[in-house]
Amino acid sequence: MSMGSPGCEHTGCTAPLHSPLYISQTHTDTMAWLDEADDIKPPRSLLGLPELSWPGVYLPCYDRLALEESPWVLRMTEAPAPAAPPSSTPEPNQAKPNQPQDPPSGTEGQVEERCLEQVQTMVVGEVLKDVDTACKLLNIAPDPMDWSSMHVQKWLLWTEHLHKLPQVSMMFQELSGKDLCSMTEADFRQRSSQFGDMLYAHLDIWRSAAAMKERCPPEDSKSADDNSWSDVMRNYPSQPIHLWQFLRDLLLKPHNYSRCIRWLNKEKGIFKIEDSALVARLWGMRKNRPAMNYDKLSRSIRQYYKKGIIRKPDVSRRLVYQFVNPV
DNA sequence: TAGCAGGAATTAC
DNA sequence: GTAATTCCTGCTA
Repeated sequence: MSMGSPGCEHTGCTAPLHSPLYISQTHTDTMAWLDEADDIKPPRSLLGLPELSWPGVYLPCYDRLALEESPWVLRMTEAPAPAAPPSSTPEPNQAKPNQPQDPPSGTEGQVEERCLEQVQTMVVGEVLKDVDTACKLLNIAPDPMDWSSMHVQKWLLWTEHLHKLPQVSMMFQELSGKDLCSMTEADFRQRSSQFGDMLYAHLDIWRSAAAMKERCPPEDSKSADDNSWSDVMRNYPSQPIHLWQFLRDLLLKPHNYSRCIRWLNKEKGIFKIEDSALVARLWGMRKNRPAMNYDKLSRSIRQYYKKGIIRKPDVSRRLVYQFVNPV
């Protein structure tokens, strides 16, 4: 990753590559994500774009955040550049939709701008939701300034896991959230020359999200996948959490956690643990049980058999369980 | 070998 | 008291 990159040559935006929110033209992985993300994806037709050529919208979901060598970057927290220069003789009601080679008319430009704004809003919402989920799962405050050194370690371990980083948390021991926030990017790079900038960027995301939450609290943070059975999850981070709730929370965030746990049949509540070690480690992090493993976690799941919360499906398969009362 | 099932004791809240 | 953890034996794919 080249941290000294000037930013977007197309838009002239000079935002650094690690800006919390940015658009990438080439992020094919995100394209796949967008194809899957039916719950937040605006219709491509609404954006006036052909199928599969939506300008790459980078959503910083925590297992998708990857920094690129030379992405087309646009800082989303800043006003996007106009899609096209305004027409010298604007005729908003006389658009010619059958001439695709023409530059967009004023109306089309406004529509595109509105669409971009919608995408921005959507992206920011996703960031807030992802941060919120991580807070729940880690039992930490959303604002890094409030973190103790243990919270910092949790966050670092979490980030290591989600981005498959080597152990970087060792480099940041004994640091509180305030310490972390007072560090410059250079300080981060000094502690981890290879991943310091990436961690700094992640911290920046969290700080931005905390600031955004402070500015516009939180009635719109109700996500589309919220529902009655997740109400009990809303009182984080101070509330204890049951294992079944934790699993369900992971399942309700397939964009982030599908590589470790996913629904096989959501209607029937059947799910599969794809990465037992990772799920166990996440659970251990959440409960401050560093010795947690899948053997112990699965024993806890089996305790649910008697309680009628989780059971094995009728056709029993390894690592597959079923909520007795699905959504 | 990893996962599954369940007993029993212990721990944390 | 409850939920979860820890440790265990034995079984299965």
